[in-house]
Amino acid sequence: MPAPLSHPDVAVDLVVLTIRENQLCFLAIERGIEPFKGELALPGGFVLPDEDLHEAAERELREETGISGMAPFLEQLETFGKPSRDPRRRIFSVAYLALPPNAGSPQGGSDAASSTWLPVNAPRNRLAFDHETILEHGIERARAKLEYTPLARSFCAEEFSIGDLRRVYEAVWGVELDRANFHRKVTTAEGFIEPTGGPPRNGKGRPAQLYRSGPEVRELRPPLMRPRN
Amino acid sequence: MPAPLSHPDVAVDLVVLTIRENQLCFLAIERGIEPFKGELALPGGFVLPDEDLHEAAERELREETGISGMAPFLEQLETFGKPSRDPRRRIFSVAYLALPPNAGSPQGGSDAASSTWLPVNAPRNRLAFDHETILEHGIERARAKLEYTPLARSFCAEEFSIGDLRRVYEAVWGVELDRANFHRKVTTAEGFIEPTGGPPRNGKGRPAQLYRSGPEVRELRPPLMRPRN
DNA sequence: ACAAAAGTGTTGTAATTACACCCATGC
DNA sequence: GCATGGGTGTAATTACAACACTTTTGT
Repeated sequence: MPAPLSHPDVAVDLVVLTIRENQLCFLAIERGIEPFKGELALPGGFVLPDEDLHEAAERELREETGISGMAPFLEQLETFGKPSRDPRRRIFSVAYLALPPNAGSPQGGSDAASSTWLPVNAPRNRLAFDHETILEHGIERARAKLEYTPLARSFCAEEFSIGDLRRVYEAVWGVELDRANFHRKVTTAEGFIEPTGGPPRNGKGRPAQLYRSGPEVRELRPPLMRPRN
Repeated sequence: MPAPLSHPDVAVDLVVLTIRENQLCFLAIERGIEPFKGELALPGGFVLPDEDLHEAAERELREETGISGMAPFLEQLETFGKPSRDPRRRIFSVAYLALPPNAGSPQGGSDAASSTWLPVNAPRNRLAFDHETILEHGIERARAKLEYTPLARSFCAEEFSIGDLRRVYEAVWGVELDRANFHRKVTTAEGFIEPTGGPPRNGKGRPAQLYRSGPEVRELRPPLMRPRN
């Protein structure tokens, strides 16, 4: 095992997703410093000497979004290490996917000139570095995990209607789903959601029964597959 | 973005899987140097200054197994970065899953006192560092990918019978599958396998028709789910 | 002939779809 | 009343598991 010839840095970059106005959105920052000053990028930063990767991702998420209390969904995506990916020097980036609960307006972080939610489908300039690739990976991971895990709950508030949950699936997958069949599937999947027992929520149309997350389950069984054709 | 206070190293570690005598096996090395000298570990090594992560994984695989010609299946698993995971200093490990084609006897590498294939289910001492965790992740990834990707082909030789393919599934999942239904499923899944057209292969029992990998497909449709209960 | 493995047919059940229909509210 | 979204019923289709059965070889 030859010793390495130089010492790189390791950063975490975050794909933070949420639903706003029935659209899947990601958190982008406008870079306040060179390189790529003024361009759009994903939030992120260096891993500190005594931090685990997951801790670093949590800290960056807190700094960029102001989220503090509840534990958000946070999962490692993939690590990027092309020598030329950062023009300054060799920096490895460990990408994370984050789904903040009840995501509100993000806060400006220390290095972020500003941060905003952008719909993933809206036209825009390419992101800095290789962040366009990282974002695509994050979106695809979220889409895939909706199928066979209870991930969709993480996009919702603590209490939600089945309609809310359906609109999450529709926004993330970009499809329309049959209301009736969706209702049966999610109420049948064991441990996915459970009724609050509280009063229904009024709005347009018939009031909706409210649900919360069911007991801890990794796998959604049976899975909820997205339409393939 | 504060600058990091110290510079870590980045290594790749490999979960190399193959089937030997109908058993799922992984490649282990006996460490020739401290720390953990004499103990079992996964093959791996540092990423060199001008290497991409994938290139480093390919190089380590070549050095440890002697594989050179064909491109093996090689996919990034996950990155581990707990500050205490290496007693020497801070080392990030990017884990890869590798499935060498026609895996033969591995070659001893430069730092490896010896390397051997060990059945994943046989009792043995714990692996050094956090490699036990990495191995578990690799095995679980392989098991999951058999379901919805054509990964199983990567465990087979260039030409294989449907029985060969079934024994791959059985070894990796640790279950018995119905021969009849398996045959139908894999021949129905579009693009998975195609007949060679050549003569059947003799052995015990009725000669088996031979197949090779079908056209490039990412997804197996319909998927081949493992039994859940 | 027999064992062994490949491969096909059949049948009952479960899952999925598509869509009709009723329910409870706001306006 | 009407629009809107929530929720249930149902029939046709499709997928799936279980297992009986036939085929083709080696011994």
